[in-house]
Amino acid sequence: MRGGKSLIQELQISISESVQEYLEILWLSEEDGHSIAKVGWLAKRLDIAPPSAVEMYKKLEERGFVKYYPYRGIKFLDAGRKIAKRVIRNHRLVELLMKQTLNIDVDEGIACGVEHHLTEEFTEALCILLEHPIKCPHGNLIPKGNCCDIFG
Amino acid sequence: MRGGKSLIQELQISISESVQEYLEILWLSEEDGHSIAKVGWLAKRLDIAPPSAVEMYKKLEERGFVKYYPYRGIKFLDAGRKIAKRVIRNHRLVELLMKQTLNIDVDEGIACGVEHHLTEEFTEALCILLEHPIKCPHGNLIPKGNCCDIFG
DNA sequence: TATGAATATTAGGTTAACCTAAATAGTAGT
DNA sequence: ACTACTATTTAGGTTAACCTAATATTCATA
Repeated sequence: MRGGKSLIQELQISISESVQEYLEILWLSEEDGHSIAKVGWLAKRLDIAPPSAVEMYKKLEERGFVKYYPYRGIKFLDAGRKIAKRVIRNHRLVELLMKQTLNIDVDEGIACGVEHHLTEEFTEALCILLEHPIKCPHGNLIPKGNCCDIFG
Repeated sequence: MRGGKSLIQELQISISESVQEYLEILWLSEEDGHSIAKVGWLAKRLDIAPPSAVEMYKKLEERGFVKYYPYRGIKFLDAGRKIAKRVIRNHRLVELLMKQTLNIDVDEGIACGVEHHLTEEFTEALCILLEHPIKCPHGNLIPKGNCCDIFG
């Protein structure tokens, strides 16, 4: 719609919020210590029926985001992890915006809704405002962005 | 999902982003000086085909958000205007967040994506942070919230 | 006031993202 | 290694939100 967007940003346009959420939950499964994500675990946290999860993760395999091992579980491929990482980063930075900048209780509904709509430019500016935070209000790690690199 | 949400906030859950957008554009038609909104005008700004607009505005009439005059156009009912007002307010406050707090170019895509996901608590905190602004970066009026009343 | 152009509506179809019920595969305990 | 239980997948269906093509209405102007 306007110039100046990165390639990945352009591509994100075709990655639905739904897809982003499925990948985000897969990230949480990894964080929870599972080397392979189980359909049941994912479906429960997505608050959907298992067959819906099966259907979507198969599509995500076709799109090269994950590897699907039938009856065994799902693992990230690099393309999928990259998307999830950005969504998780957005989510947790927005949580901190609420707590730190706006001084309100963290609202998960807002974080989940907003996380899909931020550009890298926005996220970087927010990250700088928040001084490159390490953790979200729940104590989870915030994946680093380009703007954090010199602090790495 | 958690306590403390207002009734209108609870109800908003069943108002899809799509519905919110149709009402938002109707608000813009009013702002543009049209006493009745034409399907063609609305469809163009929604970037959809006219029959899709007809279909949706009929549903919005069933839900009591608008009055539909076939072949003539659409007008707000109070319930619909109230929703549109909140969405517009969210949109324009988010624009100012970008310009004023984050010091980045205003990104319409972000404003359009985020505007549907904010609670009144969030919006009020943002409005206070921005010192109850009168206008968005484009010079359009920002509808006032409860937090602005003492300044009315 | 008739008529052609513009606008709006109806009819019928598509797709993404869900669902339930039934069938199949894996797993744990004896 | 069998059996009972749990987890996963297949099959088939639904709904919201779009679409195009065809039809109907309104509007502008001769």
